[in-house]
Amino acid sequence: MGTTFGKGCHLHLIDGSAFIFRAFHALPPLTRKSDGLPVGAVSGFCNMIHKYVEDNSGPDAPTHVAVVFDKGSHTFRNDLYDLYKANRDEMPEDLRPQIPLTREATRAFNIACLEQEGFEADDIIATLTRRAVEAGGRVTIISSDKDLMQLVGNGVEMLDAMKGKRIGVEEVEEKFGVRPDRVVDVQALAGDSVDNIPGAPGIGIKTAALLIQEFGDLETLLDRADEIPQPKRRQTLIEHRAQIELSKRLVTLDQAMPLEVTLDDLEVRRPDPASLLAFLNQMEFRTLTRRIAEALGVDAPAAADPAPAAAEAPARLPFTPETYECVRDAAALRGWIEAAQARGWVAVDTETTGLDEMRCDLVGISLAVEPGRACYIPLGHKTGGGDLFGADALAEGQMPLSEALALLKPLLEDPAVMKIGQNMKYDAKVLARHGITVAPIDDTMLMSYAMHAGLHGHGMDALSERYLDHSPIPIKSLLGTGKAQITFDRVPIDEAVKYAAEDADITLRLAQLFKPQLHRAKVTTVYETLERPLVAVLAEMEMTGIKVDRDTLSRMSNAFAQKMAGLEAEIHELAGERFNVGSPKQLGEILFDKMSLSGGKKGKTGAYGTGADVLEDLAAEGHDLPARVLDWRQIAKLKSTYTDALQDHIHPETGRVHTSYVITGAVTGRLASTDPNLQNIPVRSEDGRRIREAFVADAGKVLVSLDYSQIELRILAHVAGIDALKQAFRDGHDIHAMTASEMFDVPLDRMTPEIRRRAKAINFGVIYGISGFGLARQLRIPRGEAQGFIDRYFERFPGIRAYMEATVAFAKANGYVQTLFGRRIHTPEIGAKGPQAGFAQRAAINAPIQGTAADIIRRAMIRMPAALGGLPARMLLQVHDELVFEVEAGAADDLIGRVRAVMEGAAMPAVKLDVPLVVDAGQGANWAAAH
DNA sequence: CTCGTCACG
DNA sequence: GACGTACGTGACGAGT
Repeated sequence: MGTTFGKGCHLHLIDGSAFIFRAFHALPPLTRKSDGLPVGAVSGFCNMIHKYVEDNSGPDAPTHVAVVFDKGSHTFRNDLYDLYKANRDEMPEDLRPQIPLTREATRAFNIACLEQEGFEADDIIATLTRRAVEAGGRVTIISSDKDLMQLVGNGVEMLDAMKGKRIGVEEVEEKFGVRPDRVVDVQALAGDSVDNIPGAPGIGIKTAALLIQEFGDLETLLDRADEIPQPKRRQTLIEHRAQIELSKRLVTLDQAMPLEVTLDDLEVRRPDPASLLAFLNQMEFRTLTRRIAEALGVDAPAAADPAPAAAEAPARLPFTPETYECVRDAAALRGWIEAAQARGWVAVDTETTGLDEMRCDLVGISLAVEPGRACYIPLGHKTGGGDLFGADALAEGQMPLSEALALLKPLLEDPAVMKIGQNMKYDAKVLARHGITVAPIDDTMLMSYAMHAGLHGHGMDALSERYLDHSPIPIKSLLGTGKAQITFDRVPIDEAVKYAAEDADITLRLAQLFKPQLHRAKVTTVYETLERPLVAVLAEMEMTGIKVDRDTLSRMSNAFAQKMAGLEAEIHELAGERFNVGSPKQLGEILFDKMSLSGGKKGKTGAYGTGADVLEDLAAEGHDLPARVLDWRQIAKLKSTYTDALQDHIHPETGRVHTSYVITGAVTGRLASTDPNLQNIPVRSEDGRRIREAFVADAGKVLVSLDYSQIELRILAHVAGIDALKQAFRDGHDIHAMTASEMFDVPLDRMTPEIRRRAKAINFGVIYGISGFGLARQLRIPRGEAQGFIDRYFERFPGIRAYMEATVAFAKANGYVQTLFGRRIHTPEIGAKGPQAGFAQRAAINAPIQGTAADIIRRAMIRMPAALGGLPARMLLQVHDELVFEVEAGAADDLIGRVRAVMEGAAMPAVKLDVPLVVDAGQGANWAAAH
């Protein structure tokens, strides 16, 4: 370990995706015996990797190796050309669940496993190839893909593993008729029907090669196209110049993409027999397990139990806290790191002094490599006493923090070792502050969310009790509660070991239980594409934060305080006595007992209702006091929740506010924002909206806000199949006016705002699972009239009622509903009797619509880092259908173009909507101006 | 710690 | 025939 890549080194880059597809198509469908999981491609993949290892252990063995995969189907090329690879079929259903298993297989062989969202495997290969050549090494690319041939030469060659044929400069020239460095020119002209590269119509490889030979390169050819003798050819090149140039950009591989991994990380490592055989055994590959055991010179393990028993086995192993190890020096830590590296996975948990990742300090790290085998590394525990200033000394027997992190960094960043956590976003952020980028990751909280949304929460204690039948040590037993509560750095180390190591142990056991269940629950794709990749994206946004101007907030607070004092005096005057205006109880007594106003209704707790709707009715009757209270309440809300509280959230060092998004916060797939909640900053009232002026861009930058227009109604039109709505969206019509026109037989040119307002309320009501009562209250009309509107709506759009009924029936039959992307939301209350029944049905109707919208913006966010590559821009906030960015002023328009393309295309290619998605954009010095 | 209230999509 | 209802969140102050 530890040699630097350079002269004499030989890097092998394996085109992993090509291996998978070849294995999938060449082999008959094969399923795992115990549970029917399709594993044919995994089996073929393992065979090919094994054969590769056998064939390459001789004198010319590589010193460095990596298997490179495609990730996702959207890359920067789709932003250049939306039809790029558009004629590709969706991945076969049987292959999909095998994709993550091939990653695991690669790690089981102890080979680095690389992939990156937004880039193709070919770009990663190109980038590493260039780096290796620049460092003076040789490269062999194990692939026969012609798109990689542009890289050949200069110590780089390709190897067709199936045919055992080497592809050097000569072979490339034979195929393309030009030297490798001009291959992209030929490809740009000839195009490619497989990848849907347009090229120049009527020109194939032969003609293209002739032209490039004659003119030297593509740019010269295009500049001097008028010299081409053949009139047809000449005309084609001149006419299609832009298309040809685009084609060249599409076929040219990115040799300088951002890539965290370094060549040194790819050094060849011997596989750990135990973990490799464990993986093969878990896949139930009998022959291969035996063959590889022989090759490694060890005994094959006993054949695996049927999967369900195997999956439950780790849960049954008892917890033995006394066997957890306390790691106090580098030698011991190295042992744990090697154990993790040999297995290809490790569960990780960090202990800190608080819950705010941006402010707390790291106190220790725990690791688990097997059920029951875990350790805790104390790093920041303090001695009890404390000096006069409360600054305690570090407790004895701890490694220096910097030394431990220096040892752990390569493991935590090793692409071949899976880091397993419970809510990894937290640990990733803590470690990021120490310069460590944790990857790749698995997250038990997100696995549970993908499988169990709507059934129960996803906190570790709940999961442990429910799935491992084990109650973890409560944190309160260590920290105490209330005023006497201490921070984790004050916990004695021997107590901390039991608690912290147990957390890592539980996390590992949960992962081993959940991972194989994802497929059976049919949510592997949801977990892999909508949950897990979001962790890094959100961590980055949260750490970036948004700048908030304290002076603006402070001035507003003062103004609000004055206004409130004035209103309070008026209210006391009107009431004839002093009372706490902020107390609903006291207010209710004043209004309905003392003043005997009408409409006093007591709720289930026996208190009068004094909500805004009640006070508005009273105010409309001409009563001044409730009107003043409404004004007071609005200001009190703005002051306490926003202008006051937000100031406390400004980070002392960054001057910015760092919210925290909860990925599992809403059952539908929406995010939740906490500490502070930046998803409910006022916008509807004029006074409230001014609070957004305090959210500002840094000097020289602007804030850009982009939001989906009517995304939920568009999804409704699609899922319910309402032709009239779909057509209206395609034509860009005013959807509420069009609904009003259909319902009330009013031609569009005679539409009034009032009729449109009613139709708008109905459209929203439909999304929520409409009821006559709800609509009546919203529109303040009699219930019978509201019911009449709803009946008419369903007459005009019978598909909507059919959709609603079908959704409820599906929920009753299956116990869940799902989004267009396969996210499942469980509906355990759907069969309930009584008033809960209505709740559950409306929630079931709403969930697929709200959830599909949530999935779409998640997909957009996950693609954003790649789409933004190179731009001086950062994504700051998500507000359900809106994304907020901060960008150098000069690049705002470029940013809007790119982000809009990603957002509008975010459903593709997994789902092709019948309606267009439309994104509105704004920019300005602050959030109010950008919205 | 629960409730009522109100901010957002 | 009566129930009581629009869907999804988080934070605050009051009052237990």
